[in-house]
Amino acid sequence: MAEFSQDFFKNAVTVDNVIFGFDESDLKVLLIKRGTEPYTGLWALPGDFIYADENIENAASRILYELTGLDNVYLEQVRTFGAVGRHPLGRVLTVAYFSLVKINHYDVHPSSFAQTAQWVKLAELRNSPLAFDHNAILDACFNALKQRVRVRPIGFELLPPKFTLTELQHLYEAILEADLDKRNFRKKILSMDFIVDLNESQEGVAHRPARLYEFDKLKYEKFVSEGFNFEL
Amino acid sequence: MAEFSQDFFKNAVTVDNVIFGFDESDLKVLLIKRGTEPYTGLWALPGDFIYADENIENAASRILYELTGLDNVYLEQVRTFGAVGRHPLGRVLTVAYFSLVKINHYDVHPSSFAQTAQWVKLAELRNSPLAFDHNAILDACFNALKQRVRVRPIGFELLPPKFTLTELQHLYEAILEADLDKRNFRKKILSMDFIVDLNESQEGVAHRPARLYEFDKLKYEKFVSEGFNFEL
DNA sequence: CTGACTTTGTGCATTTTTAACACCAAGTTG
DNA sequence: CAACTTGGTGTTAAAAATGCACAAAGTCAG
Repeated sequence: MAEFSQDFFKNAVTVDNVIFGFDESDLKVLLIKRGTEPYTGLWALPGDFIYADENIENAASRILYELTGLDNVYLEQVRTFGAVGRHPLGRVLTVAYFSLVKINHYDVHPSSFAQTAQWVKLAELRNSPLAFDHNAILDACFNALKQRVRVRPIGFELLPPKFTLTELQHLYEAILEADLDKRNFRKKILSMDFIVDLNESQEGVAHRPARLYEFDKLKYEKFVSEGFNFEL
Repeated sequence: MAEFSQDFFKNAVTVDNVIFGFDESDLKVLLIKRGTEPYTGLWALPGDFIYADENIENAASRILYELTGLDNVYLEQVRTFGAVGRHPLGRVLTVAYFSLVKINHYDVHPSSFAQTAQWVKLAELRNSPLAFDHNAILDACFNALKQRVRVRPIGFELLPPKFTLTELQHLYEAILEADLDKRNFRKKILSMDFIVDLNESQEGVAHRPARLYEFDKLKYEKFVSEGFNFEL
């Protein structure tokens, strides 16, 4: 093994954040158009260098906050990418995070890194190349989300405070990439006993309005921290 | 966001490797007694700096190889720890891996980093402090293993080529920290159809000898790559 | 104001999976 | 050969998952 030496203190570390949102039955990701070299003009995941006095998770929420103004957001580390040639300007490792936001609440603040930011449907990204190894990072994060959602009820982070069961079902269908049976889905969700019927209805829809629900915050947080089986 | 700058290229990155083995119904971890500052004399996870021209996973297998002489070992990245103060000599982030080895096959090669290496029972580590934040890393890796084992049949990496069903059960009990029903366990394992009855028996035991089994390598690898539900 | 349209909301029967449980068999030892 | 230790086996009851079809609530257009 190598001796401890100053020679090792030559790496840059960034955080890249896959910010998921859900809108009209589609999962979307917030991307930026790069405004600096390298890969200028290409779509990329929002990210930044980690500052010398900054914890990793902190960097991740800072990126999110600077871009969207959102705070207190669900955030999870996925893994670190560090292939030797992945950044043309030196050895740059990146720690990948994903976050889940309510898509209506964002408000994009462009910066030196980001000329433009835009929500892009996940489905549309399958075959379009992103900057760096961001396609691989996106894949890893989407898979992590898919796994997570089976065991923690975090999907809810993507929905507005009041939602219909059909919206919830569409969300799960988008994440799991599978069709779910309406009756079985409702039975299961309601039996889990952390969503509350508000006795309100949708308005302004051209059909029978659906009932609105919200989460029981306490029970929800218990399940988030303890975990439970959420197979659908 | 910050401008790109050479100031960011000042981090060291290490890999720490939680090497799991299984022996006599106990899960064990291969630890080293540190031979250099900081934390000289304390037990620690084997780890090293990542070289400038080296991929992360490569560093992880190099560490394993240098310590044990083992090659081609199951290795999985867990996550990266980088709290600002975690290393007294500067900003050092560490990427945590775990690996699964057959405990008989190792042969420890001490080095400048490791005066001594030793297999320690996981149970004994609950309350003994390791160097750096290695207790937290160990916890994260053990949890990752616990999760993984429910969805991939990787537990087998820890067993010798020929094994009894009781050994296999004890292994799963150690990883899941739960007691399993003997009959249900056997039914389930055998129905999965990737272990083969060798029609041989244990020898030299002072009781009814157990049958020996091995893996069907092809089916096993299919399940490792595709994943499947391995709930026990 | 009524008929057509769209989406909501609900129950039951069947199959599958899981969980609980106890005793005889095989070999070793003194 | 009796005592000891661990190995090996099947059934049943309960719970969970699956599959499936139709009436109800509201909007809209003529």
